[in-house]
Amino acid sequence: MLESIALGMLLERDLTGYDIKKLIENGIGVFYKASFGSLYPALKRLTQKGYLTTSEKPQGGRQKIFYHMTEKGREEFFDWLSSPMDIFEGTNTHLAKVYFFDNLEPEIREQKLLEYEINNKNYLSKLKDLEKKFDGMEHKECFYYKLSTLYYGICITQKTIQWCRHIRMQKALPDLIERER
Amino acid sequence: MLESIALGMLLERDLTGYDIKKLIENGIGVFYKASFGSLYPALKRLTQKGYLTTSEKPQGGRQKIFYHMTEKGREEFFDWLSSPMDIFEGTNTHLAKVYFFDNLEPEIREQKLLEYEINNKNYLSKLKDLEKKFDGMEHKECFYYKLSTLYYGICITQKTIQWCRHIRMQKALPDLIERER
DNA sequence: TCGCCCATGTAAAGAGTTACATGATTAA
DNA sequence: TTAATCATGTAACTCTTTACATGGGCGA
Repeated sequence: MLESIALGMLLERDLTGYDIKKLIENGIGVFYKASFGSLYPALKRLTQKGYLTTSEKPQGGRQKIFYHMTEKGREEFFDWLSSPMDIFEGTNTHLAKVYFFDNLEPEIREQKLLEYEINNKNYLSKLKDLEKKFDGMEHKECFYYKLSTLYYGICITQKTIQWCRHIRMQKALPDLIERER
Repeated sequence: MLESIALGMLLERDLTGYDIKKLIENGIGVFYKASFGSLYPALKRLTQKGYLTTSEKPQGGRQKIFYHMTEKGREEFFDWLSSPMDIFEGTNTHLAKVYFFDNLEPEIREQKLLEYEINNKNYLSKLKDLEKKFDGMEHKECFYYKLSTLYYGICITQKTIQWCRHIRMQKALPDLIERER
């Protein structure tokens, strides 16, 4: 996973490991986190497999290692990108907790849910700030899909907040979902 | 994570590893998957830590190992259940792909998104079947929270399908989200 | 008797986290 | 000068997946 993402970040230009980390945080960071402890070994593996080449460019007394994608790496990346999108991926820790909430005392339950709702609201704020940042930019058609993931995050967070509110008030569950007609 | 879930499943009665696997599939399975390869070692760890005790009850020529939660295990479980619910958990593989879709040829992109939408629709059908199964049951108030996770799954999957359709048609992204007024 | 579900496990490999360890540059 | 950020990495650990290995019970 991280290997594919790292390759993707290197599509357009050569980057250092640190750059890649920043790009992940600022871009895909909405739904994916990477640590240095996983990133640097991943870059090493990719280099060993021949997907990347490195060039050390000392700037001042500081070592900087730029990674460059090979043709083989490019193929690998597009293979991943074109591979099937089945569902089922993310395990949701919080839902797992809620699943057992019937066994929890009402006050704590109430408090946990409110906490979760607030965390989601804060997160939504961050996402909306991001949205605003991109809103004024030109050539948005060049990164429609990149942006679409941000909007996905916003949608889902909004729904999650609605859901929290709904079950905090113990409203009827079937009212939560949309019935077609 | 899996350890906590296994403990949760053992709250009410003693179960075998196999039982726990089934319970996870049928309950929390909406958003969490566990394999035997992770479950059995997890149960072993929990036993070593003193959270579980085991009792072998051979039934016929078949060995069956029932797990029973100790008081210590119960405490551990409720500690987990009461621990903070921050956000950020699930890495979403598919979103990671979509993030790079600007670099993909339109036809493949189109196809992948449609594929994803269809997978989500199939998944939604499964969830709605589950919903129907629970719909007729009595004492629904005893598992309101358990059920709420199913409804969460339905909500989110519906939103995801909407999002797929929206971006497949390349509609304006800001129209996706709800603006308060 | 054949296939499916029940039932328990191990081994190898993969992926990631956290903490540690080091040091340079830059802006307040 | 000091704190933040830039920059790279390792080590130990945890968790999980996939594949393998074994065998009983049961219904058609």
